[in-house]
Amino acid sequence: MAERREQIVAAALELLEADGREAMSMRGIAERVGIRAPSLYKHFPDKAAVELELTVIGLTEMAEALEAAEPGLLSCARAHRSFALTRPHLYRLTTTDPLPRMLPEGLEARAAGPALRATDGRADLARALWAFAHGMVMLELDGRFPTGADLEPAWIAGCTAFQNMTVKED
Amino acid sequence: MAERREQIVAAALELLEADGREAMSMRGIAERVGIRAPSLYKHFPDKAAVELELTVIGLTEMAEALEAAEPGLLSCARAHRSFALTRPHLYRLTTTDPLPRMLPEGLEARAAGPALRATDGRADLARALWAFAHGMVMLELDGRFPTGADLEPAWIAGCTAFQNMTVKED
DNA sequence: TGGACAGGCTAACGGTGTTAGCTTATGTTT
DNA sequence: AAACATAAGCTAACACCGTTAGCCTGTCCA
Repeated sequence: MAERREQIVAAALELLEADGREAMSMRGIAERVGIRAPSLYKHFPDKAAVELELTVIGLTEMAEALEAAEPGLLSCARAHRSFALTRPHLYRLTTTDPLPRMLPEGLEARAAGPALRATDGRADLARALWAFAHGMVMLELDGRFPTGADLEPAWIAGCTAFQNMTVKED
Repeated sequence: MAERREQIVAAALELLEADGREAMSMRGIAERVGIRAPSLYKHFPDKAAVELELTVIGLTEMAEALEAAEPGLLSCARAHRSFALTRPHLYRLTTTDPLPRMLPEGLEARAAGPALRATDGRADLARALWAFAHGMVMLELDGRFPTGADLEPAWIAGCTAFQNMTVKED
């Protein structure tokens, strides 16, 4: 039972990462598992419940990636970007969803931890930094920057701006 | 002919703003115009073409909102947020799409103008600022901040950080 | 008078998430 | 051992989606 659930989540993740969110259909997931779509509902109440599992995975791995980064605001931002560009579909799903309030206890806090640390525990700065990184990544993923634009200066400018804040008002 | 096109776009916009993107179906648009869905294809090649018109509207009105803001980085950011919260579905569509490259000449540049002006013409800073504002707005729209959290300090912190950059390296 | 064409229509295709209802195997209880 | 409960599969179907094919009717121009 629990094993089937994991198979289903694994199949969904594969489809998501391979071909994006709209390729992740219930029928597609079922086929990959070797059953028919309606049988999925013996294990999950609906598709959103499957996606919630993916959100948990994405948030967890994102947190791990950020925690593995060297200390410092710029490294944290780079890790953020690197994760998002490496696994764009998972990042989008994780990040862009209505955010169901049924996440495992402390997961959100864990994912937010590195940003908080990078800003010396200042919550408002941490949120601003997170928003900056998230915005940069989303705009890049959505192709909103001029094609071929070098985004490195923008990342550095932003990180420097926030960095200055942490040393300034200490 | 052109009139019908405008009716269709108007109907699509109404549906979008009233009930969100998934409420904006071709059949729903058609019903609002008083015709059947297949007839829409006499005026637009596909749904994406209708959405492109909405993107143009959204981008234009966004630009107007930003241009109407008082000069200064914080005012610009506030105008950005205000627009997005007032018309969340339009903002999402405008902003989150693959961004077709068939926009009217100069529209993108116009929308980006205010941010550029607020950062004294520094492109990298303007992009970083834009990303910050966009990230803040998207996280808020997606309910990613703790419910009831006061976001004002985060906006001020971010804007101050970028503001400091413009006076510093002058 | 005829022809072109714009702009409506219905019917239909293949896709989506999902539900109802049936079957079958497993395992537990009497 | 017999009976029943449950888990977990199945097919058929529903209502929706974007979209296409093909038909019909009115208007306008040669």
